[in-house]
Formats: sequence, C-alpha cells, structure tokens
Amino acid sequence: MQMNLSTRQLRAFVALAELRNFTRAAVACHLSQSAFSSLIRTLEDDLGLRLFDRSTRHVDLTVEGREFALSAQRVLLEMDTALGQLRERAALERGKASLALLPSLAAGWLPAVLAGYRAQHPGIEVEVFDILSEPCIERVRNGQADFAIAATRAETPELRAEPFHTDEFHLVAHSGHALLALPEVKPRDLLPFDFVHLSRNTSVRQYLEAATLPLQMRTLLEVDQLATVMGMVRAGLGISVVPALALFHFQQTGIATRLLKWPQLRRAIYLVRRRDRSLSLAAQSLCDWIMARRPVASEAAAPVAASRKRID
Amino acid sequence: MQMNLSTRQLRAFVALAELRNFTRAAVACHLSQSAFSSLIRTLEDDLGLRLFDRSTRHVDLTVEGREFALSAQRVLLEMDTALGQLRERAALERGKASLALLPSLAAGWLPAVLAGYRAQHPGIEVEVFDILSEPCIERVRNGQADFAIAATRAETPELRAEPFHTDEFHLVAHSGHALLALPEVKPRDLLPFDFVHLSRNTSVRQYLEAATLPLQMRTLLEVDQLATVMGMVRAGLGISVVPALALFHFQQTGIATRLLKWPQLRRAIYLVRRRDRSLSLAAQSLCDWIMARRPVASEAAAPVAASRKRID
DNA sequence: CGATCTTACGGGATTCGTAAACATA
DNA sequence: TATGTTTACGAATCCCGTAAGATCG
Repeated sequence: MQMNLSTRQLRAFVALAELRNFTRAAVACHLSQSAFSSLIRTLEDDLGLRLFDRSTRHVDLTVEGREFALSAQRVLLEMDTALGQLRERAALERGKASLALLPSLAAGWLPAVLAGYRAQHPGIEVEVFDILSEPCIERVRNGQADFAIAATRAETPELRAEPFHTDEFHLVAHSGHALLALPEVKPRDLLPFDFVHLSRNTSVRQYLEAATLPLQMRTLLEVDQLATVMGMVRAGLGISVVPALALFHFQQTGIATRLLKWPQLRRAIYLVRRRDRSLSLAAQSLCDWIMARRPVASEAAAPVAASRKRID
Repeated sequence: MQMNLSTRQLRAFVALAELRNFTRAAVACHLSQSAFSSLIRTLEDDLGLRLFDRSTRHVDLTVEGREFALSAQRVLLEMDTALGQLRERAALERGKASLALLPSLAAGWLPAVLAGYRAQHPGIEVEVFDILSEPCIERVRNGQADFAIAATRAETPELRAEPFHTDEFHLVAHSGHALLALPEVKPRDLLPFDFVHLSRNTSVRQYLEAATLPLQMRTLLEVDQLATVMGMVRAGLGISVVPALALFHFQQTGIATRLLKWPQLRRAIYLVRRRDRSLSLAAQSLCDWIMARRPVASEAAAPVAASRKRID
C-alpha cells in the first residue's frame, strides 16, 4: 500500500487515456516519447497490472485502466483545487485577517489605511474589533484576533509586543477658554476647571491620572465615549485631555486644542501578537501594511485630519 | 500549476501534521530524519509557502498548512481507495465476467465448473447468457459478453475463435427401440422412424441435416428445447440425435443412447472473443479456468453425468 | 546541556533523451 | 513501407543516509 505515485504519473496516465496515443500524450506532458513510455510502463509495474492494451497502431484502456482513469481524474482535480486554493492564499488573493485595536485608532487612523489595503487585496476578508486595550489583548490571547494594537505592553510567555506608536496628549476646550491664553499649560492649571473624564478602564484615563498625581482634578462627569466628551466640551460644560490619535473627534468649530508637553504624559501603543504561532499570510501582509503606515509622532495630527475627511 | 507532487510527500506532510515531530514522523515514514526534513522543505519550496512553524522544540501547522492538511488527507484517502479497488481487482477479489454459451453447455457442463470458480473467487460476479450460437457471437460483438462458447467459428477482423471442444452425436430412443439392436447405425437407418427435431436455427439441427443430406428424415415435430425432445423420446413418440454435451438430458430410465460414429457428424465448438480489446482480469481468469476444464472428447459423457447430480 | 531540526556531502537509484530495434496495418 | 511503440544506454538529476552544525528550552 505504501506506493509512491506522483502527480506526473497520474497526469501522464490521464493524458494517454484521453489521447490514446503515446506520441501526442508525450508532447502534452513535455516529455520525450521514450521517457513517456517508460513512465507508463513503470506505473503499470507499480500497480501490478496493465492499464492499456497497446499495439503499434492502437492504444486503448483496459477494463481496469478505465476504472483507474476515473479515480485518477478525480484525484487530480482535487489536487489541483487544493493547490489552487493554496496559491490564492500565497498570492494574497484570498484569506482572512483579524485585528483588535483601540476605538480611537479604529475610527481615526485605520479607515484610510484599511481602504488602501483592501484596494490592493480585495479578496482578503478583514475583521476589526474596535475595543479597549484589555479586551484587545484578550482577543489575541484566545485566538479571535491575529494581532492587536493596544496601549498595553503585553510581554508574556504567550505574547510578544513591539512599539507601534507614541501618542501625545492635547488639551481640548471651548474656543476662548481661559487656559488657551496661558503661555504654558501645566497640570495644576487644569484644577480650577470642570473636567470631562473618560471611564477608569480606558488607557487615556489611566495615563492622565498617573501624570497628574497627586493632584485631584475637578470631575464634571465621567463618560465612555470620546464623542460624548467632544459634545460636552463643545457645549462649554468642561475641558478634557485626549491623545493625539483621538483629536479627530475635536476638529470642530467652537473647540480649540493645544498640545501638552508634559514629559510624563505620553501614551505608548504596542502591536501585540502571539509568540507561538506565526500569522497567516493574510494577517502577516495586513500587519506589514499597517506597520508601514503607522502614525508618525511628529505628524500625529496630520494623518488624523486627513482621515477625518473620509469618515465624515 | 504543473507541479510534481508525490504521494510520499503528501504522506510525509500528513504524518508530520499529525505527529508534530520530525523525528517520529520520519520513523513513521521509514525515512531518516534528515531525509524527512528535506522532503518537507522541498514540499514547502514547491508550494511556495511554509506549512509548519518550527523551532527545535516545537512543530505546528501554519494556517495555510492547516488548510492544506485537509486537502491532503482527502486526496490520500481517495488515492488509497482507488489503489485498494485496483488491488482487489488484481487479486481477483472483485470484478465482473460475462460469458455467452450454448444452453446445453450452460446446463450440463458449466454448473460444476462455475461452482469451483465461484468457490475460489467469491467476489467476482459472473453473468451467463445461455443462448444459441448466433446470439452468443452477437453478445461478444456488441460487448455484452466478454467471450462466448458457441458452435460458430467466428473468425472476423473483430473476433477471434479458438477450438474449445469437438462434440460427438448420439442416437436417443426409447429403451428397446429396434435401432438399438442393429450392429451399426447409419444415416439411412433413421429414415423409417418418427424423428423429433430441434428448430432449424440450432447448430444441432444444422449439423444433423448436413450429415444426412440428401436424405429426408421423417419429422414427427420440431421443438425448441432439448428437454422437450427428451420428453417425447421417453414417451416413445420418436427418436432423435443429440450431441454428447446434451446427453445429460437423456440419462433417464426408459431412454437409451448410442454413439453415432459418423465421421462427418462432429460438432466443433469454439471459444470466441474480441480481437481488439483484452479481457478484464476477472474475465481472463474465468476464461483460463474454463479452458483448463473444458470437456475432453473421450470423456464427454462422464462430466455430464457428474454435473447432473448437481443440477437435479 | 540535551533534544531536535537543518545543512553538507558522497553514493546509489531514478529518470531523461538520443538512437536503434521492433511491430503492425 | 510507414507509423508508432519498445528497448538500449550514457548522462543528468534526484533522493537517501551519515555526520556535523545550529538552535531552542
């Protein structure tokens, strides 16, 4: 049973079965006629029976050869299908990639990047989880996502993290707010004003509290979505501090922004993936594409503004 | 797409996919570990992508490898099935053979021969056409029967005939009939008695008429079946002349038989098959079996008597 | 350091193509 | 005799196993 049949043998057999002529079948297989002949001979010897009745004038399948031809064609078809699918994946014409990333990245930076990627690889299905850092990491850990872009440096035996971006923070306030007139804004300058916070499980909130400790800000309210923060700020109810990647929410008339040059207030963002398994070709290509187009620190605001045009 | 994949490569791949260990998979494939390694490497190179993530401690399928594993297993299963079926046919454990032969042979000689064949090859399906010579030949010509045993020497560009048997004829009459007392029975001795003929399209009738020309026998009646002839003869209505192969019909009390040693009255029987196509392995084995057990002229009556016990 | 995969390399088997021999209509 | 298959044989290639090298836990 441990027989070494090659697809070339099967193809030669099928070709001869169809053409019923050694010379023409040999040409079809890009072989000399004699090599083709011994190929068939070897196949028959391996199988232990004759597949063709042949004279110098006539070649035809035996009864057993006729049965084998059906199987051989089926096997070759299946093989070609499998190879075709594999080739499509290798050529990035088909596949699936899933990434988990922060909502601000998903809404502000990702769309333009993903649009370019999809234009180049329309056959690759992309799945996006736009969720907070912790769930992002969890999706990678349990295999739901191929990789994540999150604010957690998840270096574990399972996970590998590499720097993706460093995000600076901006003050956002209603136009004409008193803070905007100061030559420089420092942490304690924020204390007198009502502040719109994001919830405590966001990385933004955590970075902000770490940077202002031990000062206590005046909390107007605490919300989950940056869009809500924007609404509050635009209405003049309070001020807030948001990372550059989220600035696109605030580029509206009536809102002013100002970069905060606090050395301790910089959000590190990482690309996180599993250590033990390689990415699928599709996921790897998406990862490469994304890494090549990650936001540059000095131009953080610019691509955000560019992408804003797309999502409005 | 013209890629030369061998089943050994596929088997090695599947083995490694299951065992996730080069060393053990190499053993399972009866290869050295290094040969196995380069086999996998070659397969990956041929396909143009990596099938396994491997370190010195851990081997696992890539996403693409996982997809290919499913296809490979399916292909191997199909291949094994095909090879298994072919091997069954080569081992004569399965197959089909069909033969057309004269009713007298089918009823008298064939059963014991076929019983032995079936005992040895229970998986081979045998189809029997028990019909007259002309239809026998026709069945071979149109492919319904693999070969025929008939009284026609069918030597055409399409058909090949080889001698199978020479059949002698016997007088059959009611016990105590006057003819049985003669020292020798000659053609003209039959003329005074009522004669039970077989129909004109039987070879028996044709041989008999050729041997008695230009004499005209006294026809009592003309029937199609030898069993009917027997009934008539046993009832004393008439006499008849039948070939040795049909004598088993007449081995009954009340009927006597006598060999007619007329030189011109010998029926030649041929095995007829197509020239252009070889027999299937099953048909060839049945043909060989049958040729090895064909009735011997001098003992014509003996196997008939023996087989008669089986069919009564 | 030990287990495991990869690379290097020589020998043997396989396969190829050219050319001659062979077979059939 | 013409067409087409098989056989003979030297050359190139492929494949295997031994042994040394590299790598990860």
